[in-house]
Amino acid sequence: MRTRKTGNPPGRSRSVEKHEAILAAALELLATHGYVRMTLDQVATAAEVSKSTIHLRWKTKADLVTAALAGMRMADMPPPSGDVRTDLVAVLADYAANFERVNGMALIGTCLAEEAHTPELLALLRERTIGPRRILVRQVLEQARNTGEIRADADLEAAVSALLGSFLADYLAGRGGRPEWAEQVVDLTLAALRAPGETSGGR
Amino acid sequence: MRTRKTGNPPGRSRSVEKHEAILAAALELLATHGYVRMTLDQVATAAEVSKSTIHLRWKTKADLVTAALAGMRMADMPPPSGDVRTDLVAVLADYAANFERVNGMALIGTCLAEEAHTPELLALLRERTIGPRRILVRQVLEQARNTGEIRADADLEAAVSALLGSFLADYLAGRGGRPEWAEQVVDLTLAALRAPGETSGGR
Amino acid sequence: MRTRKTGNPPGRSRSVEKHEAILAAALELLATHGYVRMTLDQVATAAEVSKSTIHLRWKTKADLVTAALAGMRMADMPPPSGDVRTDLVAVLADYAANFERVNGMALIGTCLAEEAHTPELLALLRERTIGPRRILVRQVLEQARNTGEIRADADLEAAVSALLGSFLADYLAGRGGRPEWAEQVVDLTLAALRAPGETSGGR
Amino acid sequence: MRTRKTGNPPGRSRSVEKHEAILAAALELLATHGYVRMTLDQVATAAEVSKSTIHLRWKTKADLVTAALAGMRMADMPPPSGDVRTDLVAVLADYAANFERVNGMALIGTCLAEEAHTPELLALLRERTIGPRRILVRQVLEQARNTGEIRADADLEAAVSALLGSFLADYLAGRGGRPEWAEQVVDLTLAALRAPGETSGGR
DNA sequence: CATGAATGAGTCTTCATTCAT
DNA sequence: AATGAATGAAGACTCATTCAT
Repeated sequence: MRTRKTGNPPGRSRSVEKHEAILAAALELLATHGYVRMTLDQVATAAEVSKSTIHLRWKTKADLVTAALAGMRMADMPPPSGDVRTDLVAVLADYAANFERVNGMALIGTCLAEEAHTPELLALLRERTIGPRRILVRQVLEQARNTGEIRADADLEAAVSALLGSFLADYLAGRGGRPEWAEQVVDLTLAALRAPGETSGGR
Repeated sequence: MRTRKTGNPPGRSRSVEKHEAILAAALELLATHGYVRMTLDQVATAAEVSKSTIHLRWKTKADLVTAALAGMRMADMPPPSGDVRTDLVAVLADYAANFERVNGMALIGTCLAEEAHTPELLALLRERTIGPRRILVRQVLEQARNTGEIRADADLEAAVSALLGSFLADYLAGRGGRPEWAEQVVDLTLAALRAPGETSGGR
Repeated sequence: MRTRKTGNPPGRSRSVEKHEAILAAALELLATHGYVRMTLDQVATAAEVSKSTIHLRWKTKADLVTAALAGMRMADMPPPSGDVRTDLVAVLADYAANFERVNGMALIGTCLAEEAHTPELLALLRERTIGPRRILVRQVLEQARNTGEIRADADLEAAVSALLGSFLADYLAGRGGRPEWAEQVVDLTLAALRAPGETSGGR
Repeated sequence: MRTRKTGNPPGRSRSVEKHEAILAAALELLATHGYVRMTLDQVATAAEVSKSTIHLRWKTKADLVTAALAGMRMADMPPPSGDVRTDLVAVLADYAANFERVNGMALIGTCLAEEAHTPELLALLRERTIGPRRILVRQVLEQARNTGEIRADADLEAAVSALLGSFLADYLAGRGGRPEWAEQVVDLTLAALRAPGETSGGR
């Protein structure tokens, strides 16, 4: 006879390991195969679980994928130094590294492709990965603005988009994976942000 | 024995309208549904053609989609003025407009998502739309460099990536569709390209 | 930690009835329609099962048919008497009866027709039905040879082929189904096997 | 201006070469692929003709195959000697050779498999190949009976079936292609036909 | 809770046949 | 007469989801 801590629900409780194994498998397969091509069978096999076990926790495939995306975190924060350039390069390098690790481009592709059909995916991706990353970059820029290193009236959001977008554009153009990339955009952007003010308008 | 003038080929000839209707339908459905979700049935229905007619011209679904992508052209060239800023903004605005017209983001998403499975898609997209567009932007920048409006040692490719990538980053961040966008990036980038030279390194 | 008696495997277990119904339906349809014409839809309907259930157990149509053929058995063994003639006639009559029961000629036809494309079929047919039947006939002959009823140097395999082949030739010639058939070949063959020895050569 | 022999129908007349090329291609493909697997496209390609040309002459696939089968002839007659054994062996050897040449076993298989669906095929095969071959064998036996070489009351049809069927049985058992085959059955059968009379009945 | 069986809807592809040139 | 285009009807196989144990 086993004692049971009071308050626990009766019956066997859902294994947390399985739960996480499923989510991890789903995320990985989502990135490598895309939403439609990823099958629940694959997830079940990869997570060493039966298909029914998946349905026990998430009603539909979309639910599962949503949960997997929601559980995603940008892994490691880069160490904050004090120098704008150094920090920006570090953040971007980490961004690129993270991207490769999770097959981010394919993940983004899937969420974009599914936007019309399952908009939650893109929304979640924004909330969990894209947004946080933008904030990180922005914080570095704000600090630099506070120290006066860059112009006070600089359009920080535009700068963030240029910095991060540059990565995307390079990938799409087939020139992704260049290690100099981070330094080059940072230098370009910083040059703009330090330049004497004519941000809007003036030719 | 009479020789015959090499006239019309024998038999009925393929309907050009159908051909184009199929490709158009495929492209549209590709953008709205993605590669895997797009079905030949849908294409056939949209093009008012039988499924077999499609298979008569393209052996497989991948072939059809490839052909549709290959036939795609960025529509209208923006009129070349002489002013860098004006021209850049025009090119970018046109870029954005084209993107919306063909649901470009979803198209890119599909091609990215399929990269592992059907790499031709992304390759074609690069060749037909992304590449040409980069060239267009680059040409404007080169001309400006020739007239001395921007620094001679400027990294033009990086600038192109920043300009075009900014659009992508904005879209991904959920801040796409802002009309001021083009002007803002152009100003940012030009500021950098005009700034006195310290392209690499130095704070 | 409790060990569990290795009892029933988890989950629902496969319905044996369905399994057998599918195989039976497949075999029947194979004989009546031939391999290519037989459709999984027909099998599913005849077995009162969904098509997917079939695919759950056999990966492909060829697998199913192979299994059906492999599961086939020549039904009833004729009771062994001691008299060669009686026994041979009995074996052959049973052979013919079995043939009719399972539509053997069509089955053989299908397997022959598919030989180039799916050689397993003919191989299985040989192993499961043709081979065993030959052995049966041969055993009767061997016993007769042991008792000296037929010549010691008789070519038993040739005799077997003559006996069984006669059935095939008759069928092909459109003279199948004659009840006297068995007795006639047996008499013919026995006459040869009893005749004084000039097996090979001599005019 | 070309003169035209009077009485010819106007317009281009159907090419006899094409007609025959089609039939030949159909027959060959029928033997190698079977009725259902043989496609009109294959026939058209093999005969270097368009599919429509085929339909111009034969309304349906079954019609074409029927015609092809009807046009089939057993090729070369073996030279008639006077000796029973020699002649029988010759006829059988030729039979086997012909069989191999036209892939006869597969052809028979196809016709058997299609019997329920297109009985004409088997009927034609009987009429054009099986029947004539039986007659050939029978004639040799009859002559031998006339010369008294074999018993007067011998059951010739049974003998024919044993002789020809033996080939089939061997093939089915996987022991086809043995060169000694013909001599062995002939000896076996002749032994029976020469044996003192107890053809029917008696143990 | 966990598993495996069972299923219905759907997808690409093939092919005999009919049309238009 | 001859050709190639166009088509409708099928068929094998896949997959998310629901059942039964």
